Amino acid sequence: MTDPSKPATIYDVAEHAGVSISTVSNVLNKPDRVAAATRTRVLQVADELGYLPKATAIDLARKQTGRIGVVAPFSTYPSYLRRLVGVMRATRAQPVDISLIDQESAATASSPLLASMPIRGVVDGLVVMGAPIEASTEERLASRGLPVVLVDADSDRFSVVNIDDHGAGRRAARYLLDLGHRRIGYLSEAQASDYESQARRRLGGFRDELAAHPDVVLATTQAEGTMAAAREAALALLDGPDRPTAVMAHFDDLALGVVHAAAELGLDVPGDLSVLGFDDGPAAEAAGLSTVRQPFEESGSVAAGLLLEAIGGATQRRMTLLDCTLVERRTTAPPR
Amino acid sequence: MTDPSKPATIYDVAEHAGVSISTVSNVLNKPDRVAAATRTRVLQVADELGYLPKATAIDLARKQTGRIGVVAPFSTYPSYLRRLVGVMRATRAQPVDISLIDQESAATASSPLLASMPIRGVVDGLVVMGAPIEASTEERLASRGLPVVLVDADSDRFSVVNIDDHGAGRRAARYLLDLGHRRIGYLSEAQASDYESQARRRLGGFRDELAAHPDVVLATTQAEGTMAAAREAALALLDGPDRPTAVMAHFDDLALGVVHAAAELGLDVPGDLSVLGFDDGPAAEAAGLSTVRQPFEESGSVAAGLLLEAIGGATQRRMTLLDCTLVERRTTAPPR
DNA sequence: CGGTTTGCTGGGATCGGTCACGGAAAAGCA
DNA sequence: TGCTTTTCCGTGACCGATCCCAGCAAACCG
Repeated sequence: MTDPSKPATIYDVAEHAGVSISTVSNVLNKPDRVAAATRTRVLQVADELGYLPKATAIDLARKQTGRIGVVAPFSTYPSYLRRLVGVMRATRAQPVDISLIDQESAATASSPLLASMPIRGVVDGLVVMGAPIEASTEERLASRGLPVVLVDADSDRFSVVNIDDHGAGRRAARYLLDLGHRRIGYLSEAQASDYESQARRRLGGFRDELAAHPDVVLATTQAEGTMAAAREAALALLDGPDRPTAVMAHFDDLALGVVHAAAELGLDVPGDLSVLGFDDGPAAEAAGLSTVRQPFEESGSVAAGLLLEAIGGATQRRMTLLDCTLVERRTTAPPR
Repeated sequence: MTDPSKPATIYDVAEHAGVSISTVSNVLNKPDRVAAATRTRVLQVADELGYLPKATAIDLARKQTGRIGVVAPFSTYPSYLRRLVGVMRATRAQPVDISLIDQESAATASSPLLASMPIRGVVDGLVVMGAPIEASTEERLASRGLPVVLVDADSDRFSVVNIDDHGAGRRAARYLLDLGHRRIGYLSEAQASDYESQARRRLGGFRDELAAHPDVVLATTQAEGTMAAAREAALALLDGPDRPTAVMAHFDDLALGVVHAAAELGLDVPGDLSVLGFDDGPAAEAAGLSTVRQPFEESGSVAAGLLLEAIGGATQRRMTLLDCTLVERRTTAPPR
């Protein structure tokens, strides 16, 4: 009835139910303001007509969008997709849409962010991941009063969620020490400008823990961020009289490169060489790599939670640090 | 000037520029309808005021949302995240937002889909991935005239984008045959109800290709969808006098289980046993697994492209079949 | 039984734009 | 100069809700 295949509006419902549109609106939003009889009648008419409130109209009237934006270099770094899953989980219960904004690279953060925001206006808040956000951008965002939560980045005006890289570094070092290793290598990523501070903190923690053991020898080296480059670098690192008995790499793929290098040199892993990765991505599990697990999903859900609170009016800025856990697989063991 | 920290509206711009709001609107939307002088003046005022058209208002007035929804079991099957990346790529150039709708499982498709749509109304179109969409849902969607593109699913009213599983099965079989294998195993996933037809097609293609070689022996078996279960199943499959010299698994993780089983049995891979996976996920690369690569990202971008066309008015339904390619790594070789 | 309280409902302004139309000014032409 | 065309711009009707506020009737009170 009365279905010219046009979606029903609140007016249609009101008319069919013999009430005014505000009553229909109330039924939907403040049910207790409406008499039970009217309510059921309206409700019934509503679903007879297949009425669905138009989100666009609601948003306009309420001056909000019911949408949060998630900005990250998704297509460049797949790990952000895992964080995104966390965001989805955290918002599942709420009537909140997630709007994606892909960034080519964290390095080019400012311009896409500024450029794309204007295009399709408005969100209620933003989760910005992996972007060393530019001061001017920060300024703009803040001046609009837009709630923003940063993940994997620092800021002194927005809430941030970070991995405890320093602590993770310490933990990894402690683990290797506890196994009995005393000659230890560390392979970091060269030119990871986007994540410089992150890498520095991780290595810093690693160093700090080792510092307690003056007898320990640490050899550090760098490689481009590919497995092949890591292999090369590891080949050099492992070639020599006092080669390390354990190597930690800045992330899983690099560690896998080390594993390959070891195989090439005829070293048994973990017998002759322990290898420890970082991230616990899918590759780590497949390869049986011992590694440090970053709570990717959790960082997403925590950030989303903070953002939701901020949108809800919370003004208290918060800095969250998330712990990493060690995952022991088949590439680490006491030195022989 | 005139900045009570409230975002500027079109009215503010109009007033400051001494024109009417429709002129401002025209400047933005149909610049050639406005005299050059006026245009520049308006434009200048606009950015002095930091004016940004509100997306919500535009959407309401235009009766569209500028948003497409992507429905998939993201948090259950990470491969959908890769497809999502494809969607992002395809829509990057357009002023289109992506709205995420996570589904717990493809199996429970209908209810979340119906349930969540009402909550936050409206999108211009939907990409539904991995959901054997229910007839009634299909009906509802279609009756609203909402453009829908299905990925990894069948339908006789919406456009679909599928992987050519049959062809991929053939190709895999041909590859193993060409290597010289004659006793071949196939490990499929048990109870993959969501993807039954997909799995069937893949195995079907595999069989069809082998059929041309009457001398070939095919042994099929099943396992739950975990690496451990695959290991068990493979143990049984490989235990016996006439064990296969090559095994293909329905996806990478299963194949990895086979690799483990082989190691356990003291079989050399690929010397004694070739193992072929499917998907080419991150695990495959890490483990050096030969596999069949599914064009995940491409399926996403193709689907997004079709959807955009449909939203643009194209009514022609289209069925796309995407090819897989073989990735040769270190787990396949001629039989010894 | 008049006056107050309480509970429900409706009126109407508002959100910030889009767009079809129409009218006035400017330009073209005889 | 008078009339027709163009070119530009403004008027005003939506789009589909939310939500404040006022009106009104029934219930309550003494």
